Order: sequence, then structure tokens, then C-alpha cells
Amino acid sequence: MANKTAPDATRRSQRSRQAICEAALALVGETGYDKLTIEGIAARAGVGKQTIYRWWPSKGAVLLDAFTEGVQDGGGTLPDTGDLATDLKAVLRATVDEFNDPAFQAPYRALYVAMVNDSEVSAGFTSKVLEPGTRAYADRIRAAQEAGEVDPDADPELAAEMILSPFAQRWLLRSRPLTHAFTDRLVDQALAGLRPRRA
Amino acid sequence: MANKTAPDATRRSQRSRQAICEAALALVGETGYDKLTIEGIAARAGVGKQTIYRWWPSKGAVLLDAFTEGVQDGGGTLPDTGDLATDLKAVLRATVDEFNDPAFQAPYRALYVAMVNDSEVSAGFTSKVLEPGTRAYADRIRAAQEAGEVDPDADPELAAEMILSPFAQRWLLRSRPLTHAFTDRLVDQALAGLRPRRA
Amino acid sequence: MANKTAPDATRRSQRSRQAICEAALALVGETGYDKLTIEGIAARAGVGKQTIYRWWPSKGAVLLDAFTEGVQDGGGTLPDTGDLATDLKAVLRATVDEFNDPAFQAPYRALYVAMVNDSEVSAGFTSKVLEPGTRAYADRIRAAQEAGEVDPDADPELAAEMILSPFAQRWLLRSRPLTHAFTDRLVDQALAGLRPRRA
Amino acid sequence: MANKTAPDATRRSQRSRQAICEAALALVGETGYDKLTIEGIAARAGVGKQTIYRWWPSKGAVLLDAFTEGVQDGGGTLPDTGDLATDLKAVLRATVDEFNDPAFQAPYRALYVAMVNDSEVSAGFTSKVLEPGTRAYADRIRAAQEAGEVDPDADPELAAEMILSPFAQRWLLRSRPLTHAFTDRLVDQALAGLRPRRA
DNA sequence: CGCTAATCGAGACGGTACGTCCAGTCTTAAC
DNA sequence: GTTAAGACTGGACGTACCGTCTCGATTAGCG
Repeated sequence: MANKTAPDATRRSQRSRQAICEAALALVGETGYDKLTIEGIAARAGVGKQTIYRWWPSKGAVLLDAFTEGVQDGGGTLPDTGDLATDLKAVLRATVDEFNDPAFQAPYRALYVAMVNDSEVSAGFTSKVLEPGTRAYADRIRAAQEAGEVDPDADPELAAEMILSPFAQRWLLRSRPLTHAFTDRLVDQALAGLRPRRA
Repeated sequence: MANKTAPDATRRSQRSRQAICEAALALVGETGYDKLTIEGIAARAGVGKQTIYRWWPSKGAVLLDAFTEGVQDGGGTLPDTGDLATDLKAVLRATVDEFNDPAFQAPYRALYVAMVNDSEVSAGFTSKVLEPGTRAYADRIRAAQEAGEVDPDADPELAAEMILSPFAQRWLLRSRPLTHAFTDRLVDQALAGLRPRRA
Repeated sequence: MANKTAPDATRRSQRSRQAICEAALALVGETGYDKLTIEGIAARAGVGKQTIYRWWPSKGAVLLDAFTEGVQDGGGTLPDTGDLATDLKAVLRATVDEFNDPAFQAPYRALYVAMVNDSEVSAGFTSKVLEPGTRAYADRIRAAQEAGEVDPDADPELAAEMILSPFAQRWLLRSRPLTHAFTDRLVDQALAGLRPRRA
Repeated sequence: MANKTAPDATRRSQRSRQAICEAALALVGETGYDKLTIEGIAARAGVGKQTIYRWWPSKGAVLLDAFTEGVQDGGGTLPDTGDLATDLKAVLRATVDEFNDPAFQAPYRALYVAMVNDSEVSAGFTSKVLEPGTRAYADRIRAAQEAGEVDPDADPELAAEMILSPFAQRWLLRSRPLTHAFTDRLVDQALAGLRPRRA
């Protein structure tokens, strides 16, 4: 009923789809997001341009698909040793290491650009990658709350944001280095709050 | 140092500089960052393209200059009524309103894109706009700390990041609405921390 | 052979080719060769610049193609009334009129410029336009030679050059007016030679 | 009285004039006419652009000045041994050698381009360089005429054109090689004419 | 198992913007 | 008042991609 007859997904070439995703990831790693071109992806993938335009609306969408291809597990779950601070610190330290790896940075940063430009990609990336990540933290905090380790009035979702966002901003803006010390203090201060405690 | 002989800044036309900055801001508001073109800016400003290329390395840099032109006050200071929570909430509520204004969003969002792409712009924007903003919060928190309102072990800089970053992320990713309720709870939870308090 | 993969000529748009040639001729007539621009041709023809660059190496080459498009007959033949002088004079008088027509001058003069600059164009124009023209004269002279009207030792090719070149030079340099009297005397003197004849 | 106050020629820097002419000749030899730029000449001559624009209307005019600077003798005179054919052949052979010298070709060819484009340059070059050259030939032919060696009805000016123009055209169009044999036959045929002579 | 319609690789097309080069004008400071 | 220097507006250069469009040549699913 659309004026453009929709393509028949059952006939879609998985071979091409795969090649396009791989080419997109490879190229974005080599040249950065804004030098990533549809023509470049098509050439690298040995594919006609139309095959990309047929199935994706923008290069951001290709990148999102390519990125979520391998990471569709949904974000997973945080460990629960019974000590919230320890668990959060451990996971954040691992994440710090991941984000300091140049090979990982390029496509991830590219996706951020795509996202800020394009609210479709923004929605997709948020729901497929970011939300599950935040939820994993919130779940772990909620578990601690149920165990009495966390104030019942606290909002676990908000708490997750307060821990993850400073991390994300630092990485995104390269304003300050991402270190284990930083994430450790982040957890400590989120737990302790600013108000003085009576000994 | 530079292999291209640097232009003589003393002969620079302030008239053109002004016109370029205004055109850049106007256009980015009308069309968004990725449709912002050097040619467009030049045409709007009634200026030769070369005059832009002579003085700025990229459209991101132009935008940064244009943006910081009117906002060079350094971030200012937060009010101090003696009650930290009240002051933070008041300022954040105002900021929420500002960031929900579409007229303000476009250039600011554009700068974010420019920043993620270009580490030069990133450094400039961080040091000229973001750092002073964060410092204003940190200063207010430090003042509260000296007044005994905040735990002496807390880190005011980190506290400022924990309050501002969730705000920035929400705005950037459009993941959840920016409301006064959100920022109020943000302040409360930052102050209280997660750990339960003995009444 | 070529390092740039050659375009596929079978898929070439004849519509565009035609429009480009017409636009080039029209523009060169309106503005002259050095104000003729590829951009101008493309705009006038309603064509992308790349379509010109894909098929022609320079604006001179476009002009050559445009010019030879309508004149591919090969130069034709001169009339043969049995009297060489009469025939040569008649044809030259017609050519004088043609070259004094401003509408004809512009593209022809433009081609001369293109030619002097660019030896490719030079070769093309010479072989497609000038050689056939000269040959037509040489053929007529050879016919006269075979009829005993011309000295058997004379070189018809050279004779053609001696008649046509002074004509071309005068036109090219605008040094002296092109008149019927001039070409008449040219023919007479070429036939008679300089040496006195015992009558 | 002109709206642009004419520059005061008495204050003109001969130093600059000299440098500009030398730079123009050097550059045209290195890069060809159409890559010759006013900026390039100014830079090479260590001169401001305005100094060129003040004194010359176009790059063709500069080139013409530069070229005629060293050749202001007026064309000179042809030798007169009493045998016209011998004298003409000798001079033409020398000219052939000159025009086959690449170092001489470039600026001369450049001037031709300038000329075809620009009727001012055309007039200047014709009157300062070409006319005197042609006149020298015409004078020698006229002398022969007075000596009875040439038909009294022949036109020496036209005869000079008939000898020099084929030469010029061949060189200009690179259509055929310039050789001694060619110019020798040119002279012979111009003298003999086409019509058969009774032995 | 062959038919037929959609997808495929390829790439020409009309366009837009790029970043560079130069034209020709104007301004400044040195002489 | 001319000069060297060079910033200015303007515009064409030749290149790179955009997104659309046509081409055969596969290639899948249905008959």
C-alpha cells in the first residue's frame, strides 16, 4: 500500500547483509564516522549501492545494525556477591578497560555521532544497547535494596544513571582520563551521598 | 611552525568574523549540523569561502567560536542561600527550561556532534563552556562543604559531574524527558546517597 | 592501460551528450572561449559536471566534439568547371563571407585557442577539420595538374597550404581585413608565381 | 580626466618592471600560458600584485611587453646576395631551427594564445613583431622586383604572406614537421607558380 | 524442473559541497 | 604616490558522494 513497493525480505541475500555489516565496521574503524560513505561500504563489501539503500535508510542505521549484530545478548546481568560496592566497582573497572581500547572506541564513538544526528538511530541504540546496560545496573541496585543494603527510598534507575553518565560523558568528551580510581570513587560517593553522617 | 604561512591576524576583518559567526548560528538553527555547510555560511554572511578557511580549520571550529562569542563570561556563579539542595534545584530547573527550548537546542546539539567528531573542538568546548559550568557547581558544593553542610571527604568536582552528567546524557540521547522532577530527585539522591541512614 | 577504470561507453546517455554539445556551442558564442566554463556548460545543459568530466578531458575537447558533430562530412569536394582559378576564387569568396560572419567566428576562434593550448585538441581538429579542408583544395589542384593546367612538378598539397594559410593567418590575427579582392589576388599570384614570364 | 586617476609613469619602478618581465617569461616557459597567473608572476618577481595591475591590463599584455623587451630591433633586414631564392631559403632555414627549439617555443606559443584571446594583444604583437618580420621579407622581394628578378605585377606583401603563413600555420597547429626541405620547396613554388611554363 | 519476478553487482546520471586556486579590488605600513 | 604585502569578495576548478535510475546476470520460490 506504500507508494514504494516494499522489498521482499524473504529474498534478501544474507551474504550481502553480512558483507555490508563487516565492511561498515571495518571502515568506521579505519576512517571515522564522517568519512564513512555508503559508496565506500558498497565497494568494500563488493555490493551494489542500491542493495544498501534498499534495506537501510541511512549510514547510521547500517552502523547500528552492524554493531548490534554481535552484541544482541541484551546487556546481561551484574554479579551479585552480596556487596554492592564491590560488584559495581568490578564491573566498572572492566568497562573502563574496554573503553580505553582504541579498537573498540572507533565504532562506538561513531555510533554516538550517528545518534546525536539521527533520532531514529538514537532510539534504536538507546533501546538495544544503552537501556539494557543501565537496567542491568538498576537491577543489581534493586537487589541490594531488597537485601536492605540500600535505602528503600532510593531510585535504582536514577542511581544507575548517576554512576554511568559521568563515565559516559568523560569518555565522550575526552575531558578527563578514564581510570579505575575514578570509577571507584564514583561508586563510593554515589553510595555515601554528600551529606555528612554522624559517626 | 606551521608549513602554511599563517595569516596576519592584525589585518583580520572583524566585520566578516562577526557576520560568519552570526550566519553559522542562524543556519545551524534552521537546518541542523550535518546540513550546515561552509558554502552556506559564506553565502549567508556575504563572505568568500576562503575567508572562512583562512581562519578556521573546520565548520565545528566556526560553530565553537560562534557559540562562545556571546557566552564568554566563564560560567558565572551559583546562588548561595545557605541551603545547597535548594540552590542546586533552582539552577537545574532553569537549565532544564533552557534545554527544552528548541531555539537553544539546535546549536548546542550541533556542537555536541562537532565535538564527538573532532577532538580539537572537543577540547575547546570542554575548556570554554563545560569546565566553567562544572566548576560553578563544584564551587557551590565546596562552599557548602566549608559550611559543614557537606561531608568533608566528598569530592565536589565529582559531585558536580554526578549531577550534571545524567542531565547531559538524557538531553543528548533524548532517552527520557527532562523535567523539574528529574533534576530535583537527582539533587536529593546525590546528597542522600544510596546507603540507608539510621534515623 | 589507463589507471582510472574507463567508463562504460555503451551506457552513455546520448541525451546528455547532445545537450552538452549544444550548450558548449551556445555559450562559446555568447561569452568567448576563456569565459567558457565547465560549470557553465553543465548548468546550461542541465547536466552534472561529472558527466562532462567522465567523457571529456578538457573544455577544448568538448568544444571539438561539439564542433565536429555537425560537420562530419569530411570537408567535401571543390567544384570543377575546368578553370582552376575560377573555381578556387569562388570557393574562397564563399569562405571569406563565412569567416566574416560573427556567429561563425566565435566557436571557430575558440577552437583555435583550445588548439594552441592543447596538443590533443590540436591533433583532433587538424585531422577532423583542417586536413579534409586542405585535401579538398589539393585534390582540385591535382585534377588541374592531370588536365595539364598545372605544372607537373608542382606539389598540390603545398599549393593548398600556400593559399589557405595566408587566409587563416589574416583571420586569426585580425591583422588585415578578409576581402574577396584579397583571396582573388592570392589565387592569381599562387598560379602565376613571382618569376617574370616571357610573354 | 579619467575616473581612475592614471598612475604617474615618472615614478614607476624600473626595477619592478624588469623583474616582472623576467618572471613572466620564466614562468610561461615552465608552465605554459594558461597556468601563468598574475599572482605567480608577482610572487616570482617579489612584487605586489597591484604593481602589475597598475601598469598592465592583462597577463597577455605583460607577456607581450616581456617578449618585445629584448626584440625591439624592429625585425631587421634580409640579406641580399642578388639571388632571391637563395636568400629566402637561408633565412627560412634559420627560422626553422629557431622554432624547433623548445626553449623558444613556449613563450612564443603563449603569445599566440594571448593574441587569439585578446585583440589588444593581437594588435600589439602584430605591429611590433609580426608586421616588421613580414615587411623585411616584402622589402627583400621588392628589391628583387626592382632588379628585374621578380614580375613587376607581383605584390611583394602578399608574396611574403604566402611564404610565411604556411610556415606559421604548421608550427602553430603542429600539423606537419617544420623542415628545411619544406621551406625550400615553399620558396621554389612561390617563385615558380603553378602554371606550367613553356620550356 | 523450468518460469518468472525480485534482488543482485555495477555504475551512469543530476546534483551539492568540498577544499583549493586565482581574479581583481582594497587597505596598510614603509619608503 | 608608489611600493610589497596580503586580506577581501567572488567564482571556477576538479573530486567525492549523495540518492535515483537503469542495465543485464543471477537466483530464489511457485507453479
